[in-house]
Amino acid sequence: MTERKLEILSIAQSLFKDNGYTATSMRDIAKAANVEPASLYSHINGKEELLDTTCFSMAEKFINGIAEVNDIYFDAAQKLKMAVDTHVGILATNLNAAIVFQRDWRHLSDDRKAAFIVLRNQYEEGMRVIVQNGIDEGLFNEVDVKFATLTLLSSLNWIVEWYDAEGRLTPAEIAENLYNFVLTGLKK
Amino acid sequence: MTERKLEILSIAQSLFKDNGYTATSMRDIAKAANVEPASLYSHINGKEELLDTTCFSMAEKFINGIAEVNDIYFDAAQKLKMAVDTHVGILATNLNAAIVFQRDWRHLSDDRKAAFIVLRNQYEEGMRVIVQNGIDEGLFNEVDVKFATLTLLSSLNWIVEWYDAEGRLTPAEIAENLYNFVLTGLKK
DNA sequence: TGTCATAACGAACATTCGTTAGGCAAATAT
DNA sequence: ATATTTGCCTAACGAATGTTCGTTATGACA
Repeated sequence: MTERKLEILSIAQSLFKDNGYTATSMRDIAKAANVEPASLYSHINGKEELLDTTCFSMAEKFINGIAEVNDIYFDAAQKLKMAVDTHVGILATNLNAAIVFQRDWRHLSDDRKAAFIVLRNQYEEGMRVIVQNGIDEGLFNEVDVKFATLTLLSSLNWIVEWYDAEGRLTPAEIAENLYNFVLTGLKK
Repeated sequence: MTERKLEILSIAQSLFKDNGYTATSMRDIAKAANVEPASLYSHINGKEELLDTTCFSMAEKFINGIAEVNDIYFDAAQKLKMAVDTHVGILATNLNAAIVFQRDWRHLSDDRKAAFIVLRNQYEEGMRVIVQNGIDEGLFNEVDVKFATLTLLSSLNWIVEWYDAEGRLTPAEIAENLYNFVLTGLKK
C-alpha cells in the first residue's frame, strides 16, 4: 500500500466516521484530499475498496489479538483481562477505522459481507471460549455464556461512541474499569 | 396520523433497518408500498420526515419510560430493574424503529439532530441518577457513575443487534438476565 | 347536482452519484 | 538520453437521487 493510498484511506475513514459510508461521496473524499475526484482512481479501484480495506484490516487486528491472548495466557480471568485490554487498545489506536468497521460493514457487497460476518463470528467465539473457560475453571458464575459474551462485547463495542482521546480516561483505564465492572457488577 | 401514513412509516422503517436511511431511496419505499414515488408525497412532506418521526417518537417512549420508573419506584435496585425492563420492552415492541432510532439519528438535519441529542442526554441522565441513587443508598459499589451508566446503556442498546422475536429469550428474560449480570458480574 | 378533499398517477425537474476516457507534465528507470 | 511510470488533470458518461408538477379517479357532503 502506497503512502498516498494510505493517506486517502485515512481521509476517507475520517469522513465515513462523521457522515457514514453511504452519505460520503467520492467528491467529498477528493475535496478533503485536495484532489479532483477522478484522481482518486489512480490509487484505488473504487469507493467500496475503501470500506472493504477498513473493515477487513480491523477484523484482522481483532482476530489476531484474541488469538494471541488465547495463546499466551492460561487462566481465564487473565485471558479476559487481556482480551478486554487488547480490544480497547485496538479501538483507541484506530478510532476512525473502528467506527467505520462497526457501523458500515453492512454496506459491503453481499459476498464480502458474508466473509466479514464469518470473521466477526470467529471473534465472538473466541470471547465465548474465554467466558466458558472461566466457568469450567470455577472462577465465573454459571451464567448464560452466549448472553454474557454478547453483553461484554456490546460494552466493548460501544466504547467508540464516547471514547475521546483527550478525555478523562486512558484506554488502559477504560479497559480496567470495564473488566472490573464485568467481573464484579454493581452490587455491594 | 392517518392509517396509510403509519403504514408507509412502518414500511420505511423496515427498509431503513435493512439498508440504512441513506441507502434507502424514496423509490424503494414506494415500491415496497405498491405506489408510485410521487404518491408518497400525498402523505408525507419528505424523506426526512420519516426519519424524524421515527427518532423522536422513540426518544419520547424512552424518556416517558424512565420518568415513570423514577416516579413510581423508590428503591434504586427496584428502579434499575424496572428501567432495564422498560427499555428492553420498548426495543422489543418497536424493533425496526428502535434500530433506525439507534443507527440513523446522525442523518437528521443539524437542528433536529441537536434537539435529538438533548433528549438522548436527558435519558442518559435519568439512568445516571438511578445508579447514583444506588450508591448513595449503599446498595451499589462506589463505581464511576458515568462509566457504569454508559456500560449499562451500551448493553441495553446492543440488544437490537441480536434480538430475535422468535428467539430463545423473551424480552422479560433478556431484561432479567441483563439486570442480574450488571448487578452481580461474572465473578463467583 | 355541484363542491371539495383524498390519494393516486405519469412525466419531468435539477442535482448528485460512482466511474471512465484520454491527455499531460514531472519523476523515475533503463 | 530515452522510455516508462506516476499522479494528477479536464471532461464527460449513464444512472440514480429527492422532489415538484399538473392531472385524474373516487367518494363524501352540501
